[in-house]
Amino acid sequence: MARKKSPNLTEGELRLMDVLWRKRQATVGDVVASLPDNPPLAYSTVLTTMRILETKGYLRHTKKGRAFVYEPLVAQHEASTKALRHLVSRFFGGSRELLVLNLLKEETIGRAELRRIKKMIVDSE
Amino acid sequence: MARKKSPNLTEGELRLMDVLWRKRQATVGDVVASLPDNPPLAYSTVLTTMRILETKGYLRHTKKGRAFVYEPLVAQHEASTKALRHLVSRFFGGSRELLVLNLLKEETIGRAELRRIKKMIVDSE
DNA sequence: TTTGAACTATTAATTACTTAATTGTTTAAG
DNA sequence: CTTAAACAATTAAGTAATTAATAGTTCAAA
Repeated sequence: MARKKSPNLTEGELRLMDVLWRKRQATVGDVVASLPDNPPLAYSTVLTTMRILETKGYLRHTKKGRAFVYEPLVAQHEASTKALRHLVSRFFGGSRELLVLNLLKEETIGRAELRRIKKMIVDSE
Repeated sequence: MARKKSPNLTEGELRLMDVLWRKRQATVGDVVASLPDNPPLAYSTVLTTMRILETKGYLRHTKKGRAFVYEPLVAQHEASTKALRHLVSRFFGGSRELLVLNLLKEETIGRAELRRIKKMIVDSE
C-alpha cells in the first residue's frame, strides 16, 4: 500500500494558486513571471504543478491562441474554509472554541487586534 | 532538486502523536494497540513512523527493559499553535481577524456554540 | 520562408510519506 | 534448556511532491 493523493493544497500548489486567485486567470508564463524569484521556478516545474492542480479540480484551462489560459475552479475563500475546517477537526478535536481560545492566548497578539477580534465576535449576527 | 522534509506533522504522524499525547508515553506496541482498527497498521509501520517523528524532534525514546518507551518532546498545544500559525499566515495573509471572520461565517456553527465562544471572550478579561 | 520566441508535452530524478514483510534479538514461561 | 511471544532492525515497495531538462509545436516577425 502507499499514500493517497491529498485533496488539499500542498505548499507548492498553494503558491501557484495564490497567483491565480490574484490574477483571476493566467498562462503558465504569467504565473512564472509573477512568482517570487527566490528561488526561481522553471517553466516546466510550474506547468507540471498546474497539471496536478487541474487533476485535483482546482484549475481548468482553455485554449486561447496557442497558449493555455488557466483559471481557478475553487475560490480562495473555499480553500481557506476547507483548510480551516481540516485544522479544527484535526488539531482541535472539532472544537472551534478551542481554536479561538488558542488564538486569543497567542502572545504575539497585540491589544488592539485582540480588541478588534473580540468586538467582531460579540457583534456577530 | 527535490522536496524538503516538512517540519510540520503529516497526517500519519499526527495519528500517532495523538496516541502519545493521550498516554503520555508508550511503546510501539502500545501505540499499535491504541490505534483504531480501521484500517489496522502493522507494527513495523508504526515503528518506522515513530523513528521519523524522533528525527523531526517530536519524540524521544528511552530503553526500559527490552522495550523502547517513547514520549512526546512537543506538547499538543505547541503543535496546535504551530499549525494554527501556519494556517493564518498561509491562508489568511497573516490576519487572525480574517480567520475568525471566516469561522463566524460558517453556516454549520450553531447558536449555542456561538454563545459559548462569546462567553469565553467576555470571561477572558 | 526561415527562424526564434513562446508554448506545450514528455521524461526523469530525487526525496517524502506510507505501508509492511522479513529477519534478528531478547526474555519470560514451561 | 527450549521456545514462543514481544520487541527492534533491516529492507523494500509504491505513490506523492517538487523540481527541471529536453524535445516538439506554433506563430509572428524579419
